[in-house]
Amino acid sequence: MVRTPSCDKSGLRKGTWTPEEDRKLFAYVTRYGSWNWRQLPRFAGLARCGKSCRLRWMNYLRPNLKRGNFTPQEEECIIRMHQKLGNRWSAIAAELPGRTDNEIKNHWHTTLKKRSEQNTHTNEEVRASKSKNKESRQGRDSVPNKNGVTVTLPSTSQTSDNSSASVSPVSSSCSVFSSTTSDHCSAASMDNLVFEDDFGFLDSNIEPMNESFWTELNLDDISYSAASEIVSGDTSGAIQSTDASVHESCAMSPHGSTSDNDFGGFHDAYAEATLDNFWPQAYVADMSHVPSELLVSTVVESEYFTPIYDDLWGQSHFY
DNA sequence: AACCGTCACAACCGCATGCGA
DNA sequence: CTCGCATGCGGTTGTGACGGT
Repeated sequence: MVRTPSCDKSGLRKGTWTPEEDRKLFAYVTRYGSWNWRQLPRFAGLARCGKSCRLRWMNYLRPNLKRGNFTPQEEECIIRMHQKLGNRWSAIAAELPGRTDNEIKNHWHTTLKKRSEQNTHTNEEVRASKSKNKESRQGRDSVPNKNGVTVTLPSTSQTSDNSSASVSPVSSSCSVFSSTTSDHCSAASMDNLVFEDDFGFLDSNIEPMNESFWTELNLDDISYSAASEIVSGDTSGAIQSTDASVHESCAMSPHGSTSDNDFGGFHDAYAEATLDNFWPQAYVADMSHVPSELLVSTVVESEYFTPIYDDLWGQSHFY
Protein backbone atom coordinates (compact mmCIF):
# COMPACT_ATOMS: atom_id res chain seq x y z
CA MET A 1 0.00 0.00 0.00
CA VAL A 2 2.89 2.27 0.72
CA ARG A 3 5.71 2.90 -1.61
CA THR A 4 9.24 2.91 -0.40
CA PRO A 5 10.61 6.42 -0.50
CA SER A 6 13.20 6.96 -3.15
CA CYS A 7 14.83 9.71 -5.10
CA ASP A 8 14.95 10.16 -8.80
CA LYS A 9 18.03 11.31 -10.57
CA SER A 10 17.14 14.98 -10.26
CA GLY A 11 17.17 14.65 -6.48
CA LEU A 12 13.44 14.92 -6.13
CA ARG A 13 11.80 12.55 -3.75
CA LYS A 14 9.43 9.94 -5.02
CA GLY A 15 7.25 7.39 -3.37
CA THR A 16 5.49 7.55 -0.08
CA TRP A 17 4.80 10.89 1.46
CA THR A 18 6.00 11.31 4.99
CA PRO A 19 3.90 13.02 7.66
CA GLU A 20 6.41 15.85 7.63
CA GLU A 21 5.95 16.37 3.91
CA ASP A 22 2.21 16.25 4.34
CA ARG A 23 2.43 18.82 7.06
CA LYS A 24 4.49 21.15 4.92
CA LEU A 25 2.29 20.81 1.90
CA PHE A 26 -0.90 21.19 3.83
CA ALA A 27 0.37 24.19 5.74
CA TYR A 28 1.65 25.87 2.63
CA VAL A 29 -1.40 25.33 0.46
CA THR A 30 -3.86 26.28 3.14
CA ARG A 31 -1.93 29.41 3.79
CA TYR A 32 -0.88 30.50 0.34
CA GLY A 33 -2.95 28.48 -2.04
CA SER A 34 -1.66 26.64 -5.04
CA TRP A 35 -0.52 29.59 -7.04
CA ASN A 36 1.70 27.41 -9.21
CA TRP A 37 2.12 23.72 -8.62
CA ARG A 38 5.43 23.52 -10.37
CA GLN A 39 7.01 26.26 -8.29
CA LEU A 40 5.16 25.48 -5.11
CA PRO A 41 7.36 22.66 -3.78
CA ARG A 42 10.37 24.93 -3.87
CA PHE A 43 8.68 27.49 -1.68
CA ALA A 44 7.07 24.92 0.51
CA GLY A 45 10.41 23.31 1.20
CA LEU A 46 9.51 20.06 -0.47
CA ALA A 47 11.86 17.98 -2.57
CA ARG A 48 8.99 16.86 -4.74
CA CYS A 49 7.86 17.62 -8.21
CA GLY A 50 4.82 19.83 -8.54
CA LYS A 51 2.85 17.06 -10.06
CA SER A 52 3.41 14.89 -7.05
CA CYS A 53 2.42 17.73 -4.74
CA ARG A 54 -0.73 18.39 -6.66
CA LEU A 55 -1.68 14.74 -6.63
CA ARG A 56 -1.04 14.44 -2.93
CA TRP A 57 -3.13 17.49 -2.25
CA MET A 58 -5.98 16.55 -4.52
CA ASN A 59 -6.19 12.92 -3.47
CA TYR A 60 -5.25 13.08 0.15
CA LEU A 61 -4.78 16.36 1.92
CA ARG A 62 -7.50 18.46 0.38
CA PRO A 63 -10.19 19.48 2.82
CA ASN A 64 -13.61 17.88 2.53
CA LEU A 65 -12.25 14.58 1.39
CA LYS A 66 -14.26 11.72 2.69
CA ARG A 67 -12.31 8.72 3.82
CA GLY A 68 -13.45 5.27 4.61
CA ASN A 69 -15.66 2.74 2.96
CA PHE A 70 -17.97 3.55 0.13
CA THR A 71 -21.61 3.45 1.07
CA PRO A 72 -24.06 1.33 -0.92
CA GLN A 73 -25.50 4.57 -2.25
CA GLU A 74 -22.12 5.70 -3.46
CA GLU A 75 -21.39 2.34 -5.04
CA GLU A 76 -24.72 2.34 -6.74
CA CYS A 77 -24.03 5.81 -8.04
CA ILE A 78 -20.61 4.79 -9.34
CA ILE A 79 -22.00 1.77 -11.14
CA ARG A 80 -24.75 3.78 -12.73
CA MET A 81 -22.44 6.60 -13.72
CA HIS A 82 -19.93 4.14 -15.12
CA GLN A 83 -22.59 2.54 -17.24
CA LYS A 84 -23.48 5.98 -18.47
CA LEU A 85 -20.05 7.61 -18.82
CA GLY A 86 -17.53 4.81 -18.99
CA ASN A 87 -14.10 5.39 -17.47
CA ARG A 88 -14.57 9.11 -17.01
CA TRP A 89 -13.56 8.97 -13.40
CA SER A 90 -13.38 12.68 -12.83
CA ALA A 91 -16.91 13.08 -14.11
CA ILE A 92 -18.06 10.28 -11.87
CA ALA A 93 -16.18 11.80 -8.96
CA ALA A 94 -18.03 15.04 -9.54
CA GLU A 95 -21.20 13.22 -8.52
CA LEU A 96 -19.70 12.02 -5.29
CA PRO A 97 -18.74 14.84 -2.96
CA GLY A 98 -15.59 14.12 -1.03
CA ARG A 99 -14.47 11.28 -3.24
CA THR A 100 -11.55 11.57 -5.59
CA ASP A 101 -11.38 10.16 -9.07
CA ASN A 102 -8.41 8.06 -8.00
CA GLU A 103 -10.32 6.61 -5.11
CA ILE A 104 -13.30 5.81 -7.28
CA LYS A 105 -11.11 4.33 -9.96
CA ASN A 106 -9.39 2.09 -7.43
CA HIS A 107 -12.65 1.01 -5.91
CA TRP A 108 -14.04 0.24 -9.31
CA HIS A 109 -11.12 -1.94 -10.32
CA THR A 110 -10.93 -3.78 -7.02
CA THR A 111 -14.56 -4.24 -6.18
CA LEU A 112 -17.25 -2.79 -8.35
CA LYS A 113 -15.99 -4.04 -11.69
CA LYS A 114 -16.31 -7.63 -10.60
CA ARG A 115 -19.70 -7.00 -9.14
CA SER A 116 -20.82 -5.29 -12.28
CA GLU A 117 -19.50 -8.08 -14.49
CA GLN A 118 -21.06 -10.64 -12.25
CA ASN A 119 -24.31 -8.84 -12.57
CA THR A 120 -23.94 -8.73 -16.33
CA HIS A 121 -23.39 -12.45 -16.40
CA THR A 122 -26.34 -12.97 -14.15
CA ASN A 123 -28.47 -10.91 -16.45
CA GLU A 124 -27.27 -12.83 -19.46
CA GLU A 125 -27.96 -16.10 -17.75
CA VAL A 126 -31.33 -14.87 -16.76
CA ARG A 127 -32.01 -13.73 -20.28
CA ALA A 128 -30.90 -17.05 -21.67
CA SER A 129 -32.93 -18.83 -19.09
CA LYS A 130 -35.88 -16.65 -19.90
CA SER A 131 -35.80 -17.41 -23.59
CA LYS A 132 -35.26 -21.06 -22.90
CA ASN A 133 -38.10 -20.93 -20.51
CA LYS A 134 -40.28 -19.27 -23.07
CA GLU A 135 -39.49 -21.93 -25.61
CA SER A 136 -40.23 -24.67 -23.19
CA ARG A 137 -43.38 -23.02 -22.06
CA GLN A 138 -44.67 -23.21 -25.55
CA GLY A 139 -44.84 -26.95 -25.11
CA ARG A 140 -44.53 -27.67 -21.44
CA ASP A 141 -43.44 -26.14 -18.16
CA SER A 142 -41.18 -28.96 -17.18
CA VAL A 143 -38.27 -30.39 -19.10
CA PRO A 144 -36.35 -33.58 -18.52
CA ASN A 145 -32.68 -33.19 -17.70
CA LYS A 146 -29.99 -35.29 -19.22
CA ASN A 147 -30.65 -38.00 -16.75
CA GLY A 148 -34.20 -38.12 -17.79
CA VAL A 149 -35.40 -36.58 -14.58
CA THR A 150 -38.05 -33.96 -14.99
CA VAL A 151 -36.98 -30.54 -13.75
CA THR A 152 -39.41 -27.77 -13.05
CA LEU A 153 -38.16 -24.43 -14.34
CA PRO A 154 -38.39 -21.41 -12.12
CA SER A 155 -41.05 -18.94 -13.00
CA THR A 156 -40.06 -16.02 -15.16
CA SER A 157 -41.16 -13.47 -12.68
CA GLN A 158 -39.02 -14.88 -9.95
CA THR A 159 -35.96 -14.88 -12.12
CA SER A 160 -36.56 -11.37 -13.17
CA ASP A 161 -36.97 -10.16 -9.65
CA ASN A 162 -33.73 -11.72 -8.57
CA SER A 163 -31.80 -10.16 -11.34
CA SER A 164 -33.07 -6.70 -10.76
CA ALA A 165 -32.17 -6.89 -7.13
CA SER A 166 -28.68 -8.09 -7.74
CA VAL A 167 -27.16 -4.76 -8.61
CA SER A 168 -27.80 -3.02 -5.42
CA PRO A 169 -29.96 -3.22 -2.41
CA VAL A 170 -30.69 0.46 -2.60
CA SER A 171 -32.69 2.60 -4.85
CA SER A 172 -31.07 3.62 -8.06
CA SER A 173 -31.68 7.18 -7.12
CA CYS A 174 -28.58 9.10 -6.41
CA SER A 175 -30.27 12.29 -5.50
CA VAL A 176 -28.60 12.31 -2.14
CA PHE A 177 -25.57 13.59 -3.95
CA SER A 178 -25.46 17.00 -5.36
CA SER A 179 -25.03 17.14 -9.08
CA THR A 180 -23.41 20.49 -8.73
CA THR A 181 -20.54 19.22 -6.72
CA SER A 182 -17.47 21.33 -6.83
CA ASP A 183 -14.24 21.29 -4.99
CA HIS A 184 -15.04 24.21 -2.82
CA CYS A 185 -11.67 24.14 -1.28
CA SER A 186 -9.80 22.79 -4.23
CA ALA A 187 -6.45 23.94 -5.27
CA ALA A 188 -7.93 25.42 -8.38
CA SER A 189 -10.08 27.69 -6.34
CA MET A 190 -7.00 29.15 -4.83
CA ASP A 191 -5.19 29.79 -8.04
CA ASN A 192 -5.05 33.45 -7.45
CA LEU A 193 -1.49 34.21 -8.19
CA VAL A 194 0.75 33.06 -10.94
CA PHE A 195 4.31 33.64 -11.83
CA GLU A 196 5.44 35.51 -14.82
CA ASP A 197 7.42 33.59 -17.31
CA ASP A 198 11.08 33.92 -16.48
CA PHE A 199 12.09 31.81 -13.54
CA GLY A 200 15.74 31.56 -14.20
CA PHE A 201 16.74 33.79 -11.32
CA LEU A 202 14.74 31.78 -8.88
CA ASP A 203 17.55 29.36 -8.45
CA SER A 204 19.91 31.96 -7.16
CA ASN A 205 17.54 34.31 -5.38
CA ILE A 206 14.95 32.21 -3.76
CA GLU A 207 15.50 30.30 -0.63
CA PRO A 208 13.19 27.48 0.14
CA MET A 209 11.06 27.87 3.20
CA ASN A 210 13.33 27.67 6.18
CA GLU A 211 12.51 26.13 9.49
CA SER A 212 11.28 29.40 10.91
CA PHE A 213 8.49 29.35 8.39
CA TRP A 214 7.12 26.21 9.94
CA THR A 215 7.42 27.46 13.46
CA GLU A 216 5.88 30.76 12.54
CA LEU A 217 3.03 29.10 10.82
CA ASN A 218 1.19 28.52 14.04
CA LEU A 219 -0.19 25.25 12.90
CA ASP A 220 -2.14 25.03 16.08
CA ASP A 221 -4.66 27.16 14.37
CA ILE A 222 -5.27 24.52 11.82
CA SER A 223 -8.26 22.53 12.74
CA TYR A 224 -9.59 19.18 11.89
CA SER A 225 -11.42 18.18 14.98
CA ALA A 226 -14.63 19.97 14.36
CA ALA A 227 -14.68 18.43 10.98
CA SER A 228 -14.52 14.97 12.40
CA GLU A 229 -18.22 15.09 12.87
CA ILE A 230 -18.82 16.91 9.68
CA VAL A 231 -17.72 14.38 7.17
CA SER A 232 -18.14 10.89 8.34
CA GLY A 233 -17.59 7.60 6.66
CA ASP A 234 -21.14 7.45 5.48
CA THR A 235 -23.08 9.99 3.58
CA SER A 236 -25.63 10.35 6.29
CA GLY A 237 -23.17 12.49 8.16
CA ALA A 238 -24.32 15.68 6.68
CA ILE A 239 -22.34 18.79 7.24
CA GLN A 240 -23.32 20.10 10.57
CA SER A 241 -21.41 23.27 10.96
CA THR A 242 -23.62 25.70 9.25
CA ASP A 243 -22.58 29.08 10.49
CA ALA A 244 -20.44 29.86 7.54
CA SER A 245 -19.88 28.21 4.25
CA VAL A 246 -16.20 28.80 4.56
CA HIS A 247 -16.18 26.58 7.57
CA GLU A 248 -17.92 23.88 5.70
CA SER A 249 -15.66 24.11 2.79
CA CYS A 250 -12.53 23.92 4.80
CA ALA A 251 -13.61 21.21 7.10
CA MET A 252 -10.92 18.61 7.24
CA SER A 253 -12.07 15.12 6.88
CA PRO A 254 -11.41 12.73 9.70
CA HIS A 255 -8.90 10.26 8.62
CA GLY A 256 -10.09 6.76 8.47
CA SER A 257 -7.04 5.34 6.83
CA THR A 258 -4.72 3.13 8.74
CA SER A 259 -1.68 3.29 6.56
CA ASP A 260 1.60 4.14 8.16
CA ASN A 261 2.25 7.24 6.18
CA ASP A 262 -1.20 8.56 6.44
CA PHE A 263 -2.26 11.93 7.58
CA GLY A 264 -3.50 10.59 10.85
CA GLY A 265 -0.48 11.67 12.80
CA PHE A 266 -0.73 15.17 11.54
CA HIS A 267 -4.41 15.11 12.04
CA ASP A 268 -4.10 13.89 15.59
CA ALA A 269 -1.42 16.37 16.43
CA TYR A 270 -3.71 19.26 15.69
CA ALA A 271 -6.97 17.70 16.57
CA GLU A 272 -7.35 19.88 19.59
CA ALA A 273 -7.76 23.02 17.61
CA THR A 274 -11.25 23.96 16.61
CA LEU A 275 -12.74 24.69 13.30
CA ASP A 276 -13.58 28.15 14.42
CA ASN A 277 -9.99 29.18 14.79
CA PHE A 278 -8.99 27.71 11.48
CA TRP A 279 -10.46 30.52 9.45
CA PRO A 280 -11.34 32.90 12.21
CA GLN A 281 -11.11 36.06 10.22
CA ALA A 282 -10.02 37.55 6.99
CA TYR A 283 -7.00 35.55 6.14
CA VAL A 284 -3.83 37.32 5.22
CA ALA A 285 -1.74 35.34 2.83
CA ASP A 286 1.76 36.59 3.25
CA MET A 287 3.39 36.12 -0.12
CA SER A 288 6.45 38.07 0.87
CA HIS A 289 8.64 35.03 0.41
CA VAL A 290 7.73 35.08 -3.26
CA PRO A 291 9.52 37.81 -5.18
CA SER A 292 6.98 40.48 -5.91
CA GLU A 293 8.02 40.76 -9.51
CA LEU A 294 6.95 37.19 -10.02
CA LEU A 295 3.44 37.61 -8.87
CA VAL A 296 0.71 38.40 -11.31
CA SER A 297 -2.74 39.16 -10.18
CA THR A 298 -5.19 36.82 -11.73
CA VAL A 299 -8.16 37.41 -9.57
CA VAL A 300 -10.19 34.29 -9.81
CA GLU A 301 -13.68 34.39 -8.53
CA SER A 302 -13.77 31.88 -5.78
CA GLU A 303 -16.68 30.95 -3.67
CA TYR A 304 -14.64 30.57 -0.56
CA PHE A 305 -11.32 32.22 -1.11
CA THR A 306 -11.86 35.65 -2.39
CA PRO A 307 -8.58 37.44 -2.57
CA ILE A 308 -8.38 41.14 -2.11
CA TYR A 309 -5.23 42.78 -3.23
CA ASP A 310 -4.68 45.61 -0.85
CA ASP A 311 -1.12 46.38 -1.59
CA LEU A 312 -1.09 45.08 -5.09
CA TRP A 313 1.29 42.09 -4.95
CA GLY A 314 2.51 41.90 -1.43
CA GLN A 315 -0.35 40.39 0.42
CA SER A 316 -3.53 38.69 -0.47
CA HIS A 317 -6.40 38.62 1.93
CA PHE A 318 -8.46 35.52 1.72
CA TYR A 319 -11.95 35.35 3.05
C1' DA B 1 6.08 -20.29 11.15
C1' DA B 2 6.77 -19.68 6.41
C1' DC B 3 5.26 -19.13 2.00
C1' DC B 4 2.18 -17.60 -1.51
C1' DG B 5 -1.62 -15.40 -3.86
C1' DT B 6 -4.83 -11.74 -3.75
C1' DC B 7 -6.54 -7.36 -2.39
C1' DA B 8 -6.47 -2.47 -1.66
C1' DC B 9 -4.80 1.79 -2.62
C1' DA B 10 -1.19 5.43 -2.92
C1' DA B 11 1.53 7.13 -6.29
C1' DC B 12 3.69 7.36 -10.82
C1' DC B 13 3.62 7.99 -15.81
C1' DG B 14 2.30 9.51 -20.19
C1' DC B 15 -0.95 11.75 -22.87
C1' DA B 16 -4.67 15.24 -23.51
C1' DT B 17 -6.37 19.69 -22.99
C1' DG B 18 -6.53 24.57 -22.33
C1' DC B 19 -4.44 28.87 -22.51
C1' DG B 20 -1.38 32.64 -23.29
C1' DA B 21 2.48 34.48 -25.93
C1' DC C 1 -0.94 28.84 -36.47
C1' DT C 2 2.51 27.18 -33.53
C1' DC C 3 4.87 26.57 -29.38
C1' DG C 4 5.55 26.05 -24.54
C1' DC C 5 3.74 25.59 -20.12
C1' DA C 6 0.51 24.23 -16.43
C1' DT C 7 -2.88 21.33 -15.18
C1' DG C 8 -6.10 17.47 -15.57
C1' DC C 9 -7.11 12.78 -16.57
C1' DG C 10 -6.92 7.83 -16.98
C1' DG C 11 -4.03 3.71 -17.08
C1' DT C 12 -0.75 1.29 -14.67
C1' DT C 13 2.50 -0.06 -11.17
C1' DG C 14 4.46 -1.02 -6.66
C1' DT C 15 3.97 -2.39 -2.11
C1' DG C 16 2.03 -3.48 2.49
C1' DA C 17 -1.78 -6.02 4.52
C1' DC C 18 -4.13 -10.05 4.91
C1' DG C 19 -5.96 -14.58 4.48
C1' DG C 20 -5.33 -19.33 3.03
C1' DT C 21 -2.44 -23.38 2.75
